[in-house]
Amino acid sequence: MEKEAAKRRVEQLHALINKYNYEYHTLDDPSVPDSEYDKLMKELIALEEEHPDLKMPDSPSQRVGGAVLDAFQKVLHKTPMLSLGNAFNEEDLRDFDRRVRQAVGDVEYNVEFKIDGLAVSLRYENGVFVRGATRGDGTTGEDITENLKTIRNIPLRMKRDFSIEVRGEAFMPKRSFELLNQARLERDEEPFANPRNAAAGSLRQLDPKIAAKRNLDIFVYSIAELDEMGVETQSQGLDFLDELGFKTNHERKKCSTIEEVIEIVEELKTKRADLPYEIDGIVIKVNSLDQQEELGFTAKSPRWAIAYKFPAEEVVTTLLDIELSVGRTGAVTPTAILEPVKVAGTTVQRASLHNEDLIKEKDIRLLDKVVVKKAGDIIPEVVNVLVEQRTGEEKEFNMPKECPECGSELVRIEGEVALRCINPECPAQIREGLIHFVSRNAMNIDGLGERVITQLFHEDLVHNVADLYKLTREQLINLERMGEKSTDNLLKSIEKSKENSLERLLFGLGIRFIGAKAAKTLALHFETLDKLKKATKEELIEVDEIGDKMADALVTYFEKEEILKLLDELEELGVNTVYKGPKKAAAEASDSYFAGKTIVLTGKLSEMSRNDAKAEIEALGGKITGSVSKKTDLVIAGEAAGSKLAKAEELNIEVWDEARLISELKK
DNA sequence: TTACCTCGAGATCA
DNA sequence: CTCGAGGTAA
Repeated sequence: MEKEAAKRRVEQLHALINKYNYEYHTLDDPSVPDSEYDKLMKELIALEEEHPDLKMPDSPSQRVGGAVLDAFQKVLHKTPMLSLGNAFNEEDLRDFDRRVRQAVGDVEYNVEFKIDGLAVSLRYENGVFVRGATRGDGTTGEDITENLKTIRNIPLRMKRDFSIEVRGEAFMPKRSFELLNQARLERDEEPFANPRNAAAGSLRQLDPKIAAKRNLDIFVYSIAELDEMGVETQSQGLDFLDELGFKTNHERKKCSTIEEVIEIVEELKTKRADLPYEIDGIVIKVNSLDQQEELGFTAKSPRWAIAYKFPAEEVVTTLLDIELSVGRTGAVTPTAILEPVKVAGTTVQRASLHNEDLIKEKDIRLLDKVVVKKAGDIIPEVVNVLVEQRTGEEKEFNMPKECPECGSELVRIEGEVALRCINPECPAQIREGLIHFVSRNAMNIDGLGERVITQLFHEDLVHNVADLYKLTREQLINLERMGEKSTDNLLKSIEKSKENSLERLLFGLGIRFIGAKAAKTLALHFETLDKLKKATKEELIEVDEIGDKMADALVTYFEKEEILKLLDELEELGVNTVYKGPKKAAAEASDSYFAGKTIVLTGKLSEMSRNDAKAEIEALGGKITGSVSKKTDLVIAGEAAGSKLAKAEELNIEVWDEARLISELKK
């Protein structure tokens, strides 16, 4: 076909296919038979093959699955993808309502289904879908764009040319799940355990053609930058998403009191079994975006929303045994070994019993019939014992007096529930310590998992973390299941870990009370391991967020002769001991007006987005916090600022409008 | 805690 | 081809 004609036809095909697709999948109201759709799609693919330059990034042909990837890339979320707080009963809902009303006064709620799938974010640039990602740890997820493109309800081009990030829940409808498993059984393949796992598995395929065949679906529920879209409430936001061509869930209701919310929750609950997709709860959101903003966030979730979780399924099984394991800190933890049983879509055979007290309190005995559920639908838990079903065969369980790994006496430190092995030479502790050292948030040494560490330890090749850096190619290649490739990869990642910034090393050392967060704080403050080693308790306590306990633990740790020797050894082996992250640097030293000040943003900004304002102020050394207190130095009030402005006036805190902020930022 | 995908190792067969 | 480790998700 001649070029110009081909181009026109391709454009026409885009429009037609997109229209039919939208009608079929999003509106559920097709105007042409499937065969027509298939015919057009075939024609489009053929044309694109003939004229590759006509293949647009938003071409509907991508629905059938693009190129095979060799790995998923990391994606940084523009705004973090947080999880929601949970409510398990009416009481929790009323508490939530009380907290909300205390902070912002009268509210309206929007009640929505909580779809049981995987959270994804979808990035659009100038109206075109450019990147889709999993939630990951909330900050960084995986790029699954190609797989998401195969979901027909995700518009490849929105109806308006915005650049936005929307959030939604990808899932597999119950019907698709059943058909898929039926087909798998016929092909003698293992069926998937439940629709959620099937959906997650499909989206983690490197070949998008497989994902394309899985009939996934999505409900979209938010835009990260809603306030910049002229939308004022969550429910308007959902309508707006509909207008943009997304599929939202239409089972949603606005409520003005918590009693009404509870009523709606009860009503929605009854629909659960009849829905064509699985839900694991109901989400209640403060409807007004201004009020949402005012409520803000805790460290891990928004204060303006809560997820009502359905009561967890409970199942009876037999407790076969209690297994003991010794952790990195020497704590001995009992784990229940259960007769395998299906709970909430998966098979459960182990459940942590946490400590001796819990076993005593619930009077758990070996061979007891126990009730098991999955707390938060993930972690298995022994709820209680069916005492009335005892046969007399059951045996009481007593924690051992000696460490199951090294035989030394276990102690129970006052005020603690855990029994501890305090032998510093205990092999279990050393092994666990090594595993922790190489783990992802610590030194992040790829290819060095639990199994390899255990082998190295047993082969007497590694006794402490410094030994890891002395391993040779010959030693590694002779291990079980280690070939050329694995060995080279491992050596490379060990080498790479030498360059890690100080906080990773600090966290990896496993000093008591020093988690990832404290390690970062210390690294940032002291900058070198040397300075930290020499810090006195007083100096440590002075650091923000480092308290008495952490300071003591650090001092005790760095007093030990063998520890100092180990650290010197690491340094000699080439392990970096200085902080490499972004410096608080420029910020605090900056002579900007904002430097060192604690600032609160409230109300709607019109010229710049809240995120940009935050970033710019922080770059100049200001600290943005969520609520006004007497520690606040300055409040920036946009339009329609609410209680935070009132509070600022009450406390006599300086208040600026947006114009003043912008002029100061320009300096 | 379990399920799923991907990879490399090593066994087995050609 | 099967196994198991490692990573990720809820």
